[in-house]
Amino acid sequence: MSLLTRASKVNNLKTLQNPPSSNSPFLLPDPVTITNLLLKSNNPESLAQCINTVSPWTPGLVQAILKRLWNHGPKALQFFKLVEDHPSYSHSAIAFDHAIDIAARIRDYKAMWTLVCKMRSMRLGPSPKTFAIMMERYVSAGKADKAVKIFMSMHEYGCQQDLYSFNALLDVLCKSKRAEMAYGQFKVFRGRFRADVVSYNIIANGFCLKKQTPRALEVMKEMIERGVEPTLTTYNILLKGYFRAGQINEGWEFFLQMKKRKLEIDVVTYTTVIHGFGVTGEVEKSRKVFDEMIGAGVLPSVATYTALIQVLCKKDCVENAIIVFEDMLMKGYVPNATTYNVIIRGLCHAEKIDMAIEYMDKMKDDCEPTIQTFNVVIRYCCEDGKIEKALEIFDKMNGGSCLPNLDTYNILIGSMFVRKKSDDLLVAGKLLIEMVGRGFVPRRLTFNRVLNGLMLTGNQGFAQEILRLQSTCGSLPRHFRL
DNA sequence: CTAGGGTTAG
Repeated sequence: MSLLTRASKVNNLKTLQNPPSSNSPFLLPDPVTITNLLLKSNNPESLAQCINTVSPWTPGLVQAILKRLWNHGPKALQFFKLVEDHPSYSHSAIAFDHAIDIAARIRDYKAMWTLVCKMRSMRLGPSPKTFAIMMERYVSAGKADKAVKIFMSMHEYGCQQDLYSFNALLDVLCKSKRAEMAYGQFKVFRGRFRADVVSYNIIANGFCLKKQTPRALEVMKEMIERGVEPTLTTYNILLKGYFRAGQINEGWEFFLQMKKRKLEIDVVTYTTVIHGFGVTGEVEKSRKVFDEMIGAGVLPSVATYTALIQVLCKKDCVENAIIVFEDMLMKGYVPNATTYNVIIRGLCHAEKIDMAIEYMDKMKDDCEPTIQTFNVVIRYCCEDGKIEKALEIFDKMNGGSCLPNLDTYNILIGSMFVRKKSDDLLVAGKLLIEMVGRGFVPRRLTFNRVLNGLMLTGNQGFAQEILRLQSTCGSLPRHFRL
């Protein structure tokens, strides 16, 4: 029985008879179905067969599948390599960028550079965007120097260094809390790349992220001295910086100054203040500012509502948060995944897990549940002792909108020790094997806990298998995040 | 994927 006919029996796939250029039935190009088939294909032959079953392959389809395989790097790269042999398809620059991102994420830098070379030989890049991706990955792997180095060598790959890519470098450094390093680069190259208001804003935000508001203020002074006029974005960055650093009074004063100077306060400004006050417990002030913005004729956004809802969840009660949620629906807003995640987290926190799961179902009408949705619900199920329920939700992720990530595995494996059941440890071992197969590198602690557990429950054979697995990825960095 | 607001636990 062919892969397709077997699969169509199982999954009730839609098939077409007599397609234009083939005499076998082929799949309608639906990314969800194809991704699920790819996930089930455990050897190169069935994978290739699965790819040949689809027609036509388009750049959009390949991108959608790569996105779905985001948390299964090895499979994504395997797919990327096989689909390029398909006669009627040729990779787009965007697909290359995705694949490069994925290779870097699982720290397969050799594969990453191979892709860069291939991309170049096909004259599809690498583009400044490609470099931004690689710089971000190097920085998040703790290799900031390497990121600077590849920025410096961009031109050797036929990619022009310009203000855009320079700002991208600064941003990547700042977002990883390396504001000082970014500022160093900035001082050296600001003349050469003609640093603009965006460059200054990135640096100011970098200091704000490190809660160094005085430094951010200095950057703002410096830009004025050099004839670069701050924008509303600059002020919003500083405002957020004060709240983030816990300088509530300074934040409020800064907000008053902004109004006094007749800056056109926008929805971002208000949202910053609503959130800033709320998280310190000043719920009434939050609500007041919310009313004030409406009075001032500034329309709240979904983010504004989400901020207020989160504040109520954390500092008031989830019931009041739901009232605001309903109010936002009535006004015609469509909540997005962040809004739902905030409500779902609030419900979980109030130990209303069944209701949280109801909201997760309701969410599907407006947007897809995200990895955060699953992780929150799974985490609280586990904490509540509902481990079967957690595993049931976990199972639904394969074939759903997103695959489990490192956090998901850590949460589940961690909860396999609480019941002191031998079977749970077998599940933990199975999860460990699965996560390694998907390109994640478990911490040494995780390995040790599972190994000890298996030994204690008399599963020496399985423990040996896990030990062999550990040795295959022992040389890799121990901490692998996002 | 050149800048600002809303998701992460103890």
